[in-house]
Amino acid sequence: MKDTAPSTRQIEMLKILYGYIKDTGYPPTFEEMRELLKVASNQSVVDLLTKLEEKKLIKRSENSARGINILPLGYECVKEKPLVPFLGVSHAGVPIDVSEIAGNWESVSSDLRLLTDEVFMVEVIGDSMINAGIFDGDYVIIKSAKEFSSGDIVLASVAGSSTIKRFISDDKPPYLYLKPENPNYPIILCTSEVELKGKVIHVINKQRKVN
Amino acid sequence: MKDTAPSTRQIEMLKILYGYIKDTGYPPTFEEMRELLKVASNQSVVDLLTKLEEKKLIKRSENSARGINILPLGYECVKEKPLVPFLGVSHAGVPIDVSEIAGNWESVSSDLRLLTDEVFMVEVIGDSMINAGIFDGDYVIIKSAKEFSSGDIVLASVAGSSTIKRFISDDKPPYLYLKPENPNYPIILCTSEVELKGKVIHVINKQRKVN
DNA sequence: TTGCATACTGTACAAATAGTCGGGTATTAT
DNA sequence: ATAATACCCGACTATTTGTACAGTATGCAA
Repeated sequence: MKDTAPSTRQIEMLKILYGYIKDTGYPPTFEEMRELLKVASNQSVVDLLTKLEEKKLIKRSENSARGINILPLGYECVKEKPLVPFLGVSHAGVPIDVSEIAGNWESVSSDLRLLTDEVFMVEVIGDSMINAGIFDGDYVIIKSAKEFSSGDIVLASVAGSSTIKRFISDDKPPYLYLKPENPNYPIILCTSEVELKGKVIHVINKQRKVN
Repeated sequence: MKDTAPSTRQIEMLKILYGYIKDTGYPPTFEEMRELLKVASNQSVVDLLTKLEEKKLIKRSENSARGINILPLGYECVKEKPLVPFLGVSHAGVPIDVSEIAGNWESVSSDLRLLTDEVFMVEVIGDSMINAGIFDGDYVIIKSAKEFSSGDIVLASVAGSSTIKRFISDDKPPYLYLKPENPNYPIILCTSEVELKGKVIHVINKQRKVN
């Protein structure tokens, strides 16, 4: 069997290789690998390297000191986890509960990606903001906030479901409300059921063809 | 004289070193250097390496096969021009010129509109950060910042062109530098020509097929 | 001249390093 | 049981590789 998944020991070896190269700038010798693996025999190293090479994780140059290269497939095996979690991955200390938003969002958005604990991205569904240049299928980047100014485009939780609207604070009735940027939609009064989650700081327009 | 400027031959040697490492992933042996230098004797290689080490351009590990490292000062001598920056992020102080970016993005796919001056997105070109999971063609979201921690992945302006690298602040030489996450690229010292613009807070990996 | 640094040739040798040979144990699947 | 596989041991050889010593030649500057 040549192309089966690498064993834990083989992954261990790969990580040793990767770490050594990262630290020193060049690959280790057999002796060094032997010590890092904590084994007594050279042959153990040879065995492991042979397996790794059979599985296309590394490439060796014969009779060449430190003649080892980690192949792209090998890098895949040791790659550290993503820098920032994606959809559905909880993030320590995050003020926004991902699962909650994802759940509440399902009628509006099909995709939510957490960026950091204060910036995230959602896909917009619907045409209530077309006059603000936000279209169905666009991605908007939200920065969570606690204070909002009149005119901000916000992500609001309205009676359990979330929506994108323009926030208006006026000194005459109806005072505080959410205003769609599409005349076909009604305004939403800011009651106790309305909670502002964050501001839209970016819009990424999907490529669209105009028919 | 130890710290005089390196001779043309020494620079030549440095380039040979740099090129070999870039190609193979590890430094050359004496024999290989001897051939690349087109000289007949091992001692010629020794002489050159000794000079380079005296001038702090490289560092050698005694009695170690291929035990050569190019030091930051050495990289300065062989550095090539722009190291895989991106698409049109000129990025003066304030917000990026939106129209300029939008223009460059047209050919890529989406339209980006900048809404604030603190968070923006660019497309990554190049493979200098593959070990951090940032690949050619990916989108990264940057949050502008003024303070940075060691280990942050940053957008830096280097001699006029922008690039994504990991920022390292160390208490031993080379102290402050930018580190690619790809052994084939050299580190970049934080000189007056390097300006840190912001932190990468998210990576959007393009869907890629592995053939 | 003299000294000095650079760059090179040539030979020899010791150390580092890769690789081999002939075993072994434990596990898993057939 | 038998085979296959992963993993290991210890001693050994062959090759690669680094280093040392002894020179030659050139340009440059005091």
